[in-house]
Amino acid sequence: MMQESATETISNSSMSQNGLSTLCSSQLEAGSRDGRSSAGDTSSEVSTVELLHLQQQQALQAARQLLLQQPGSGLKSPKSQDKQRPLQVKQLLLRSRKRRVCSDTPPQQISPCLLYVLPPLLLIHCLLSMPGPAPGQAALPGQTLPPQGGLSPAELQQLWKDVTGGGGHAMEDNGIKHNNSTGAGGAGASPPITHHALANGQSPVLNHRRERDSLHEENGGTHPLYGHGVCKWPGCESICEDFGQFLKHLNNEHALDDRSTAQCRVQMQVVQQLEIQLSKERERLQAMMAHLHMRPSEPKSSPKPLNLVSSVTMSKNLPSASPPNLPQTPTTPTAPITPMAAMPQVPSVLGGANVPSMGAMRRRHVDKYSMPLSSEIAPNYEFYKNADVRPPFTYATLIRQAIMDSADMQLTLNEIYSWFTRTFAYFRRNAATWKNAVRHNLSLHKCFVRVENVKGAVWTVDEMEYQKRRSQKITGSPSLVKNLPSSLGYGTALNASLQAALAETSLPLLGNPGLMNSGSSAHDELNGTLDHLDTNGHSSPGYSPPVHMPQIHVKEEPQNMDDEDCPMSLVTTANHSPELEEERDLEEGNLSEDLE
DNA sequence: TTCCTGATAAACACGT
DNA sequence: CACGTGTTTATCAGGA
Repeated sequence: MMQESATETISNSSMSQNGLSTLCSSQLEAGSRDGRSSAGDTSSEVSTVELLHLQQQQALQAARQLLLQQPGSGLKSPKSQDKQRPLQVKQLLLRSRKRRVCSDTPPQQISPCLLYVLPPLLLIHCLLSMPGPAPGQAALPGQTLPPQGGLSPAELQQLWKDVTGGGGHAMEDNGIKHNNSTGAGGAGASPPITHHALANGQSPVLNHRRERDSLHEENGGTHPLYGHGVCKWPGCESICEDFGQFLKHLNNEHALDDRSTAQCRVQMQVVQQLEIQLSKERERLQAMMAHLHMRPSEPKSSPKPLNLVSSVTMSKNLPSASPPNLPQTPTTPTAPITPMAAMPQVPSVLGGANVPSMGAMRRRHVDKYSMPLSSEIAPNYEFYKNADVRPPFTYATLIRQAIMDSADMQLTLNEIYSWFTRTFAYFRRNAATWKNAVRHNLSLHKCFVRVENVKGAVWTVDEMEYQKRRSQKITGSPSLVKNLPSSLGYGTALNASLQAALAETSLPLLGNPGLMNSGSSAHDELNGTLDHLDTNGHSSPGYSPPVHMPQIHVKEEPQNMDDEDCPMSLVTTANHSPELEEERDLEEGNLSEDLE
């Protein structure tokens, strides 16, 4: 369900505006005022509120009656395309995990009145738009009506959001009022994400409904909660051989009761958070893009390659090294940060059972987004530490992080193991598997250099190599990389790469609150995605250490070592232009080949 | 469809 | 011999 909702939200994001929004907006405002002056409302306001409240009550009652009359309409969530589900869901899930949904936005100043005022409208709207099980019957859109009548399911949430235009507020209100789970608070800026219902708009609603109905009939039974012969009600998964059976099951097992209501609430929260997250990320992306595009023309207010510097600076997860000028700003400046607490919820809500098995899938995403580690881990440290959830990072990234986290930027294999188990609950099992993977990665990637130490061998990170690798990955198109060198002024180059990175990484990391909050590990984060940029061009004042500057005896890849002789300090980093990287690459390649 | 990348599994070598 | 470490190869899956 959640996925579906999210999917729809996205797909319909383009269409939102509708008359209701205006109406609700005004109401919302009224409500807000009311809320602020809770006790001392003007009589007029009060009366309005009361009236609305009354209307709501009536609407709710009517809706409930309808619902009860039609058991089969237990949870009619908007139709959704199951097909798209997997992919989008994965992405959404991943993102939701990544950036904790910003719940920083306070539960809002929306007055409680609004909660009562809007729901009715939504309900009515929903009723109209819902493709009820039976054309003539009014099915409740999103879900069963909560006993209290105030709670609305994800669907309603969406509608609410859309209608109010401030999505988050309404959502939160609901959550607060009925749920307590204020997990996602970032409602603040909810973009034009709209819900299917909204998309329908007023008149379209009816049409839509008809379409749905007809479609429904044609398909002989389709339901958002039914697919592949299985009931998709969260946590259910009962097998229903046919649609009829499913309907029966739905009516029997997921009727309007406390349990279903509670489940709806949970789902609602999930959807809410995902939507909020999506909204924020979208806004952030726009802001970033706008910012980056302008940068070239902008006076060199901050000549430094934005994030680069900061990221570099932060490296070494020095707690004190809070990003001075995290230019990433564009990425996260205003973005509210979601409380960690919310994070764990997502996985659990989504179904912890799935989490562990998400390995392969997540893997992809992780890579894709190049999630920066530190920033990601830091904020969710406890989560990863205790939850048996596979971290969304590649082994290489994790290994690097482990090494970077060490005092002297070097760890023995065993220490790396320890870091893994210490940091991630997930790695406390299947040791054989992941340890093998760790060793495999250490050997496979050039970025990991084995250094002979007094007491044995330790592994260090060849940051340049790592960045190179990353840049290649992020940049995606070699062309971009090639172009970079041409323009040594990293200004543009960086912009280009940044944009590419952004495009590819889809800013998950950028938006990562970790950067903002946890100055400590943010470094990696940056390193993660933008890191390559950091090292690449740019000055990274403060960049500590080059990870790999073995003062020790390097057994492997001496050539690299030589190159790296100079720590990745400013000099190194400065020189470490893409161009150099390329050269280095070539050299390395040749050398390697030669050696081999 | 092809290519790339990452995860996983497994075999093997070497040192303790 | 057992175990840990390190290297290498093969296979699979997901994404571009």
